Amino acid sequence: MKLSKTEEQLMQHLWKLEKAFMKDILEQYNEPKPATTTIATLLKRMTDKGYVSYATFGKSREYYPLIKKEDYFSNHLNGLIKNFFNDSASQFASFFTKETNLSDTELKDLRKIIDQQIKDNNK
Amino acid sequence: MKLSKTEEQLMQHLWKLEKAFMKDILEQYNEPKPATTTIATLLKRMTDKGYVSYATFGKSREYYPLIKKEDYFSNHLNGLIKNFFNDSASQFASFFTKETNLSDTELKDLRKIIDQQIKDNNK
DNA sequence: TTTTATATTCTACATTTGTAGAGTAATATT
DNA sequence: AATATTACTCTACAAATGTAGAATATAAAA
Repeated sequence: MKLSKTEEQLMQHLWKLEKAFMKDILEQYNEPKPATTTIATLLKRMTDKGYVSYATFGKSREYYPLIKKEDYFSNHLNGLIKNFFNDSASQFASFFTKETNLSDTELKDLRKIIDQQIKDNNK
Repeated sequence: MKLSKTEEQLMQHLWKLEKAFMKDILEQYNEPKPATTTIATLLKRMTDKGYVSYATFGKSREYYPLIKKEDYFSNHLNGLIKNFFNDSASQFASFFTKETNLSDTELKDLRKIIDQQIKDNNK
């Protein structure tokens, strides 16, 4: 099952912290911070969904993500690509470079990465 | 207000058809097709949200999207990038080229696009 | 014109999501 | 030890979402 928007946000914090107690998580939020119970509810739901686990330390818990950000994102992206670009990553790529205003440096960096990729592919 | 998942799917069909009557829309769905009323509900919600409009033709309506797929997608993508890559498109690009398995040809095409972009930027 | 297929509106309802209070247990502070 | 703080569970509830039946109007087919 997928994460909802707010759950995803919480995930971001967990990915950043790697592992965190309730108070660490709360710290990550900007004013107006959500109620502790709200976070607790989200954490429980995320645990149920299989995205989060925790280690019990005395009375409280240290939460940590069960999925790597990269993996989660990969799926996400694949869904997007499938939906919007007939499952064609290259079509997406082309759209992407046109629509996102990358600076010259960024574009050159990107080209470098691509060249590297081509090289790797042929190895 | 954003579109939900199913609404987004319906949008895809509208984008593809450009304009469509109820029956054209239903045709787009695979078995098991949703009930007509389900589509009707979605269309109404989407109309309320400002994504869809229609022309009345006698008894029924020809629906059409009010937003271009590209624009809608652009926002979408920007959200993603913001969330997952600290608002850095280039960071995203790099992730993208690494994670998506583009073929050699696709990569070369992409490089071509990038070169073109660089050229355009400096014009 | 009687029957049938279609489109639309209204109503409904279960599930998911966003948010948090009340209650309780454990821990830290005075 | 008495009190305040913190984390957690349970319960709740409004809004959004997914899905569709009932009723109605209308147009198409027989």
